[in-house]
Amino acid sequence: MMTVAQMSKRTGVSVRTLHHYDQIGLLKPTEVTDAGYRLYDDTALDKLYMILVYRELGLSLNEIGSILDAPDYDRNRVLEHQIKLMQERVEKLQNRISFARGMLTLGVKYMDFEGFDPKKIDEYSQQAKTLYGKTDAYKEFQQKSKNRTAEQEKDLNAQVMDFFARLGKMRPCSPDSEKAQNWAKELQAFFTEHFYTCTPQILKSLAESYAGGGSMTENIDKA
Amino acid sequence: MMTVAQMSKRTGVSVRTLHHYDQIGLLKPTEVTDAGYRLYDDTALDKLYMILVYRELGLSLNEIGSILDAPDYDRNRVLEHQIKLMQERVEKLQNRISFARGMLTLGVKYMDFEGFDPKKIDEYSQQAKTLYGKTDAYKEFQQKSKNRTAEQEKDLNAQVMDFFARLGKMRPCSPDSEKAQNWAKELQAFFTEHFYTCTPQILKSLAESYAGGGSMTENIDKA
DNA sequence: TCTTGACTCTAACGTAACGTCATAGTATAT
DNA sequence: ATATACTATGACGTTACGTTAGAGTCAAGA
Repeated sequence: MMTVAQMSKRTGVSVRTLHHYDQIGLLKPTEVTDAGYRLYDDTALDKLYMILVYRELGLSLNEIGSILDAPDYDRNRVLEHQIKLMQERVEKLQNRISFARGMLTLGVKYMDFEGFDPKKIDEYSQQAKTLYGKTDAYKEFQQKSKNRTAEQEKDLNAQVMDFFARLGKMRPCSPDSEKAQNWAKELQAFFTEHFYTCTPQILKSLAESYAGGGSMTENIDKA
Repeated sequence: MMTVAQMSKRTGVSVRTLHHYDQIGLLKPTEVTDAGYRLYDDTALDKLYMILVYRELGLSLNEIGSILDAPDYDRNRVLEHQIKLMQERVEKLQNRISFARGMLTLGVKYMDFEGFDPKKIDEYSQQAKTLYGKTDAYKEFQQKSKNRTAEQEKDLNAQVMDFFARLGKMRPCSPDSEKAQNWAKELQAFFTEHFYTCTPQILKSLAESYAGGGSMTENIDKA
């Protein structure tokens, strides 16, 4: 027979958690002393391990209770369902990771809504909508993101860095120069291919973030 | 100027959420009528989109508030941090998925703690501990799980099915026959290679789950 | 103008799984 | 007997809203 502290040490769960599991009836102590102390035997310890296993799989305590209470419960079904859920979560997370990388790559200023002309806000809103799955553009973005591996991601990042490097070298050039115009077009094509539909606004923000709102901004914007 | 319902329709968030964001000061309405109605302009709509974007990335409303309040906040750092967090979550989830697949593959009976001899509970507990990351065996399991792709997973499953099929064909054989012994050894080696250290208990449970506690159980257990 | 329906407000409890005190009784070693 | 360590029971805090409940507001038709 073990006390709460001993159970806690063996399993790593807190004493409070044991109290909680007792309260909700998930894991009752084997015995309770006259003083009200909870005592657990090895069977209880074992059950606790089971609880932890299922908890680890993302099941709620309620669900765990159901499983453990009903021996005939279809555990395989539960597991398969849980696997599907976790796979969905993985996909969502991976999409978000790609998205966050996109934000990083595009430069954070692009997110700065204060920088936009009031007249363009609506257009920007359209774009923002794409960010959480309502328009075709986002689906497009998702599709492209999905097919990328970690290595491709690295490559992609390197390419973007390269673009910035080229922009840096172009500084002495005239904004309307052919080089600059080509650069802008190339960049746009690049983003269209790898992220999602590229609007002039993204380009503008991108430029702002790099040039710090310098004189190039307007010209690139025009481009 | 839009009412709460209009904002709700445009963005997909609930009216209650708008109330909430107002309460916690995350997104105050642009204006409030004499009757107390909340009115939002396009700037507010825009800000809401920003909130949703960050929320999508898994940031807490508190963090989002900090980011939006402080224009000089290091957004890149936040994003990078968030990406790391999400990547860790993905890894954890993938480990859990592998683990759940293992549970499925090994057969659920293996999880049935009631089926164990009280004397073996301690040993089983040791094994259970491995399930949530405290012993070397689990690390081993993790390592092996990591290096598997989805296709390899399929293959693995097929192989296990094959094992079961062979077991089915062996039924007429004597339990102590060479064939049966070989089968058991092979199976053990297989699991050791692909899952984690294979204890006789797992084998026993496995056998029980397949043979339904028939006469083969003991012999395979001995093996 | 009155009513009706659609819309809005605030207030407040509920959720999941505990963490974190606060207060008080209990067991053990000295 | 006392100090120290352990335990118990509340009960509020957390996150991001959902969900009633009761009541005031707005626009339109009779």
